[in-house]
Amino acid sequence: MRVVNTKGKKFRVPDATILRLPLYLDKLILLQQAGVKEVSSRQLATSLDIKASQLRHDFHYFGGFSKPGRPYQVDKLVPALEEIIGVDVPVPMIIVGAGHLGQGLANYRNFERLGFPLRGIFDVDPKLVGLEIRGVPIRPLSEMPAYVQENGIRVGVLTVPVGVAQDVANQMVAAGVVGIWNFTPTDIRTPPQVIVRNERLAVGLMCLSFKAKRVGQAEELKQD
Amino acid sequence: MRVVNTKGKKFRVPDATILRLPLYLDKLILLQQAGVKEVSSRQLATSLDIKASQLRHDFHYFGGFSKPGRPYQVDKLVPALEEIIGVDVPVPMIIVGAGHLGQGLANYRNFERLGFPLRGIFDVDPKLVGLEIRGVPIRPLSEMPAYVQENGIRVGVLTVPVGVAQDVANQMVAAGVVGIWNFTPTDIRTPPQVIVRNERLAVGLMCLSFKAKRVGQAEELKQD
DNA sequence: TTGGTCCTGTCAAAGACCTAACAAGAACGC
DNA sequence: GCGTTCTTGTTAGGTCTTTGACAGGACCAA
Repeated sequence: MRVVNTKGKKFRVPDATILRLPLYLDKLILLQQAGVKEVSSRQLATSLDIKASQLRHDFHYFGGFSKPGRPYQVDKLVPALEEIIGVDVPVPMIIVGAGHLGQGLANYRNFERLGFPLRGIFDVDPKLVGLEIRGVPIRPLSEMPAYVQENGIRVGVLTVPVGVAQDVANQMVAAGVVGIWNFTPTDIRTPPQVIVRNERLAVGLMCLSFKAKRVGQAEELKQD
Repeated sequence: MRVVNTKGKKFRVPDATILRLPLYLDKLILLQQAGVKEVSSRQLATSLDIKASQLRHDFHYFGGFSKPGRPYQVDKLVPALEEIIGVDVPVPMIIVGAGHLGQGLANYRNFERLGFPLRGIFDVDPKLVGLEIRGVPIRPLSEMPAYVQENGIRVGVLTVPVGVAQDVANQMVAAGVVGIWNFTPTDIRTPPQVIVRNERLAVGLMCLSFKAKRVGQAEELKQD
């Protein structure tokens, strides 16, 4: 993933850095709401449990956000990061599949706060169609393609059963979605211009298990 | 994170490898259910969109699971990985915080299939207490510590409001939980022998946005 | 003005990770 | 038996990522 920074240079931004940008933004918004005006790389880094030099290095890909001697100004940094991440303008979002997980995500208010307003929920089940979640009605899946086109939906959350995941994803792509957040435990295929992010919840749980199994053991092994 | 492999050698297993182990297991269980008996590193790797050499390298940390010339036998590989990951015996789990996300996760059947049976749900809200999700009743939070101790609960899912996250986590740790799966958008502090895994949902969404914003642009920039 | 302290941007070295390559074993057909 | 074609385990080399170090700007107090 490449970008041009503010000084006209071209950089390849490492995936590892991209993964951290949202963490920076999230923390900075919290600081902003708390009324904090300035923050140094060390303060921000330690609060995120990373090294300050890494944070500065990450910012360096984009040309830096301050100058030597002056800490970062929160009110400048927040919009700059928002623009880089792509949430400077709201990114309208839909949820496809109104099962329990879909409903749970629909209720998660944090997305709205970070620039991803929920504009629609879709399902095939007639029992669910017509229900409302936080003011957003559940519509029949058949209406999804037209709705995406008419409302300029860019991101779709995929929480349907595994068996129909690829089929529904195809419909979303055809309708014009550019990003799919895939919660189904299967891979889906899309054209290269559509970004897919797989959120494998069970993976996180198993990593936890792997490490939890080894606490105590780890101490002995570290000694040599 | 260090382990001793089957040949008596000690290795430091990279985090990146640990992250992939659950992916391997997940895919292998699918193959097993489909009746597949043997699978080569190339087949398994391409289905996961990684290089075969990487997969063999990962397995190498644990001494390897076959011998030169013979592909992996699914029925041997699955239990071996389960043992390594720590899901060879079921890991009983509770969910603390029965809000929408907590309920959504409680309804997610996949966890049970992968060795994490849900044994309890807890909340402070009297309106929620007494409800059942898939046969598991929601209990008052005050009963949580005793329940954890009596039932040998090892892993707790934290889906409470941000403000009380640290406090509830402390209670879980005191009760004997060894792993916390943190869905709150805040860091929690625990003693070193308790593993915390933060699941920042909004981070995934923002990474998606970062990449989706740059499709098209990326093509031009790749050319030099 | 001067010295001290805090800060960032920048780069080089170190470290972690991934990949290609290859030796050697197994199965099959001839 | 022999060659062909599959396979894995193993390692060396290359690539990506993190870290430490430092030059130089900003601010403050004396």
